[in-house]
Amino acid sequence: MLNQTAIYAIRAMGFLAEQEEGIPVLSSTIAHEMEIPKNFLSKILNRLVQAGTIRSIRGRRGGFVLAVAPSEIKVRDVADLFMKLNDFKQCFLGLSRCNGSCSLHIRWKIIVEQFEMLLDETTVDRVL
Amino acid sequence: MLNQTAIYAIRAMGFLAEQEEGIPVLSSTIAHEMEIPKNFLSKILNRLVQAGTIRSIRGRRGGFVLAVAPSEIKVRDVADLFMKLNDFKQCFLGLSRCNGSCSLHIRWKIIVEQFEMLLDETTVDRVL
DNA sequence: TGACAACGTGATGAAGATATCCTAATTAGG
DNA sequence: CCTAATTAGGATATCTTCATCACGTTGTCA
Repeated sequence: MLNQTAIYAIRAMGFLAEQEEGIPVLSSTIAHEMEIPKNFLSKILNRLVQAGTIRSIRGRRGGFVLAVAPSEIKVRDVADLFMKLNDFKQCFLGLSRCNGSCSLHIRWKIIVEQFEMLLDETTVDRVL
Repeated sequence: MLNQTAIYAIRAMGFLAEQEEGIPVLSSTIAHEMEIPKNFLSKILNRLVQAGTIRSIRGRRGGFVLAVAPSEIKVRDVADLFMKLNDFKQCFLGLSRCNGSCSLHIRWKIIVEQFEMLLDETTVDRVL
């Protein structure tokens, strides 16, 4: 459903949300605690920095901290950086001809809506 | 959610379910009508033959026919041949430590259950 | 019986997602 | 000012999924 990269990102954000506010967390710590390949996590954190979701402190004693209160960061916002969630909204069978009339469509739509609600209503202080 | 191969397979089964019973349908016809790459479909149909879901008739005048009544074939049975649906049942975040206690878990589980019901309750005569 | 229409199948390729490696750039602290 | 700790980022490798190609096999029908 979510791709591996988005899952890693959400795990990392969940971990940061648990830490004492304002104290930089090492990427290696996040990697170890959240079971994420170290170097790969580095790229993910980078992306989150670009997006303004977290801040990085470079050099010795550096690390990462949240840029906003964790209760303000939706899981969806994080996931959106790493995948195209909108693809789920299409016809279940991906048929171009389907105008919403294929019988799987309605039930599928409801499920997708619930999934989107889950992503929208959950903030990163509530994921672990 | 479903991978492309499973989607193609379900489309193909849906098409076969619509055809007059007992008359072989060309793979090229299925490919054209259901927007599936011709050669790739060939592998998919093969797999369905192996699984006993459809029968193939070789040689001139050949093609494919359902091996069972379409109302007996669940979408899930088809999908199962091409992907591991069970993976969805795991923790939303894929954490090995998660024993079902992470807060996303409960809501996620409900969504997965609805999805599985959709797959279990829909037969291939009802997909298009 | 031979040509042609079909399915069967292994080899190969392309693309994206995931993961690793290595070196730079930065900064705290001795 | 030097060194160690740390993030930044390009290059590359690996894996999986999706797709194509080429050729083999089978069976019908003229």
